[in-house]
Amino acid sequence: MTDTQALTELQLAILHVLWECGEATTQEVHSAMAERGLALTTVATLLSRLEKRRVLAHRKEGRQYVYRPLVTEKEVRHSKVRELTASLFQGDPSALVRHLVRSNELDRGDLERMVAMIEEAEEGGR
Amino acid sequence: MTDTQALTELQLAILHVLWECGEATTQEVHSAMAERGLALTTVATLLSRLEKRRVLAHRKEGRQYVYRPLVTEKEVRHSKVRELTASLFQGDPSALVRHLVRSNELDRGDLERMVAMIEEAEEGGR
DNA sequence: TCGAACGTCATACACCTGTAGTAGTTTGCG
DNA sequence: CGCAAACTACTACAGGTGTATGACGTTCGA
Repeated sequence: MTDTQALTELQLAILHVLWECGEATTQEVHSAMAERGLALTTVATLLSRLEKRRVLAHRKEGRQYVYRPLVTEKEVRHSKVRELTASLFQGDPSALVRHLVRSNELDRGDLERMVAMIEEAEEGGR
Repeated sequence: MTDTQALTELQLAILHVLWECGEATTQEVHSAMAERGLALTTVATLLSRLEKRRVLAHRKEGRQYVYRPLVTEKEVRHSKVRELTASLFQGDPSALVRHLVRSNELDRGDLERMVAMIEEAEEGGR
């Protein structure tokens, strides 16, 4: 089971690097996450664990490993959003939107763009 | 640190029972989650761990414990949504909405209700 | 009043995560 | 050719989760 939704924040941070770069060596991932202050070996451990879980794969280039993601950001977004919707919004995505709209975290511009998106979806949705 | 967002699916399931009932005994929680087939003692363990983390509290009623939640569903929703937004949508809640709108998980009625909500928010938001 | 039933607590254990040190391998440079 | 540097693999450990057993205390019925 790939169980995409069981990815932690840290694991996602690694995936983000890979999604951005397409692929990256351990060192590259490490320095891309420099702000976290993890040891290089820690990053290496995390990468190999993710590979074991089939979230990543690597090829060897010279003496180093080049990792690439096996899951897309879109897939992870879907399963994470679905998980959240299921666990806290009775499985109703529109309840999540309602939460957002009422949370005061969206400014006027956001709201207007959303209306535009929705209208577009209504058209496009045929 | 209460760290509300670190609640797992199972822990949330327990909280749901408590949110619905207001408060509940170990047995009540257990039978409300009967579909999971957990042993009663397992539920008891989970409850006491959550209490240790200050997510729940209990009082004694006769020989049994009556648990009640110390966090509201609203609080948990907020922190979980915020966490998701931060980790997969660059911290931009409207990107999450965009995802939802484009995910084909909302039907026409949902979309229309959303527009209504948004317009209301625009007014109410002053 | 005494034991059975009920209920909680302590304990246990396997597995995952976050974190990292160390050992072992490869390789390029002098 | 040999060594230091660069890398990865192995190992470790504490803390959390999921799961459950067994010990211990309480209480109700006979």
